[in-house]
Amino acid sequence: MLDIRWVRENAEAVKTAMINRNAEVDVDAVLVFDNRRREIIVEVDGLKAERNKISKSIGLMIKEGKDPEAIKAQVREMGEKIAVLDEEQREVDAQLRDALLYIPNLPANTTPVGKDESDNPVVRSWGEKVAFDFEPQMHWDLGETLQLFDLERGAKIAGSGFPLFTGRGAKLERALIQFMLDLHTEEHGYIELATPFMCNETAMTGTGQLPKFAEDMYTVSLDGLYPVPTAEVPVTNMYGNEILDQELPIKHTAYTPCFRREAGSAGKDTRGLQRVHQFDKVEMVKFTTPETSAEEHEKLTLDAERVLQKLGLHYRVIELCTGDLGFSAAKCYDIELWTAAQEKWLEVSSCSNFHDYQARRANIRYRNEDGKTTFVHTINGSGVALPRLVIALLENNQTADGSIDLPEALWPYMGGLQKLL
RNA sequence: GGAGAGGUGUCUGAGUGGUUUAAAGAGCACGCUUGGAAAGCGUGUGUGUGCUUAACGGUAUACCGAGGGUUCGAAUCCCUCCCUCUCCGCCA
Repeated sequence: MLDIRWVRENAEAVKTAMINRNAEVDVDAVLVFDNRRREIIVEVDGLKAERNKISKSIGLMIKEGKDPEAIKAQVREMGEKIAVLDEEQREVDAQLRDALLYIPNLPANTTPVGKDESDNPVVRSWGEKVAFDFEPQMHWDLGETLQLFDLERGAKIAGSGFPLFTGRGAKLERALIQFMLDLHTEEHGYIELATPFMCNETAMTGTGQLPKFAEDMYTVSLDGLYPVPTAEVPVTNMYGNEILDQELPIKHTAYTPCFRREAGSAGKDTRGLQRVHQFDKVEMVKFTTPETSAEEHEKLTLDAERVLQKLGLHYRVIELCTGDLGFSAAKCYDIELWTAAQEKWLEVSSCSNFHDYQARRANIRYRNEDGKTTFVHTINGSGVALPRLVIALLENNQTADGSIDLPEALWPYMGGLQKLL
C-alpha cells in the first residue's frame, strides 16, 4: 500500500509510475476519498471534543445535585450528528483503503522503464549451455521412463497440474529441499521456519495477493482460509502488527508447498512439470531498514544463485522492467534456468524488493536510530522453486543411455546415489 | 465438538458507569548524588489519525483481544466473533 500522504503530495509522480507499469489506476478518485475523509475528521473530532467536555460537566452537576436534563438533550443531539459522521467516515475509510489496496507499488528509481518482458535486460549469466552428441530427451519422457513421477495418476487424484512423484523422484524432491534449506541456514545465515500451509484473508492481503488476485488462489471457503501460494505469505505476515525490536535484517528461509490456480494460463507451456498447480519451494524472506534494503536485495539474489551454482546449472539473471514488474514489487530480478532439451529459459526464482509496500499493508515496523517507528522494507525470493529445477536437472544432466548424472552436491542427500537410472 | 476461566501499556498487575488525564510496581532512558559504581532521589517512558509548526513541539481525537450496540458519558453494561488456558470427548 502506498502512503496516502505521499500520494497526496506527489499525485503526478504516482500517475507517471502507473503509466510505466501499464496499470490503470484512478489516482484522482483516491484523492477525493482522502479529502472527504479529512473534512469529516475535522468536523467530528471537534464535536467529540465538545461532547467530552459537556459530559464531564454533567457528572459534576449530578454530584452537586443539579438537574442536567436540559444539557443532556443538547448533547444527545450532538451525539446523533457524531453517529452520522462516524458512519460516513467508516464508509470513506473503507473506500480509501480499498482503492489503495488496488494500487500497485511504485517501481524503484533503478528499475528500468519498459513496456513488457521483451524490455527486460539480462543482468548476468553463469555457466554454459550443455551440448549433446546424441538426441536429448524431454524431461517428461525421462521422468516417466525412470519412474520419477507419474503425472497421469496425479491427475487421477487431484487433476492435471498436481504432480505425483514416485520412488527416487520423490526422494529427489526431498533431497533438493533439504539441500537448499541447509545451504541457506548454514552458509547464508537464514533462520529456518516451518510455517502453516494455510493463511487467512488478513495475511493474504498483507503481502498483496488479495484483494486483487483472488482468482489465482485456492480457497477453503468454509474456514476462510487459503492454501499458501508461496511461503512469502506466512513468513512475511508472522510479524504483522508488530514493532520489531530485533536487530535488522531478519532473515528467514522456509520450505512450503505452493498452491496456485494459474487462472488464465491454461494450455500455456504446461507439458510435464513446467506449470503446475502444486509445487515445492524453498523461500527466503528478509526484513530490513530502508537504508540497507537495496544491498540486501542484491545479496538475497546471489544466495538464490548459489543454489544453482552448487548444482552446476546454467542460468541467467534478468531484471524486470516497469511494465513487467509484479504488483507489490518495486524492483525484481528473475533467475532463469536453461533447459537443454526444450532449449528455453525457465523461471525458477523471483527476487523482489517491496520497499515498505508490504510492511505498510501488514503493518510491520521497527524503531529507527531516532527512536521513530518506521515501516521496514521486505525482500523475498525463491531459493528456489523445485519442479523447474528438476526439469533442468533431468534435461541438462542426461546421458546417452537415458540415465541422469546427479550433481555432487546432492549425493549426500540422495543416500550416496550419484546417478538416476 | 461440550463445559469452565481468562485476554488491560515493554512486563507484572489494579480498575464493574463520571478528574482514569488507565493506579501501583518492575524494567528502560536521562539527570542529581559519587573518586567510580550500587543504593537513594528526581524526571521521562505507547500507537494511529487529524489540525498546527520552518523545526523541536503543541493540540484534538481514537485505541484496555476484534467488531458492533446501550448511555449525556464505557476498560467497566449488552451482542457477535477471535485467541489463550483447564477439564471432557474425538483423534495422528
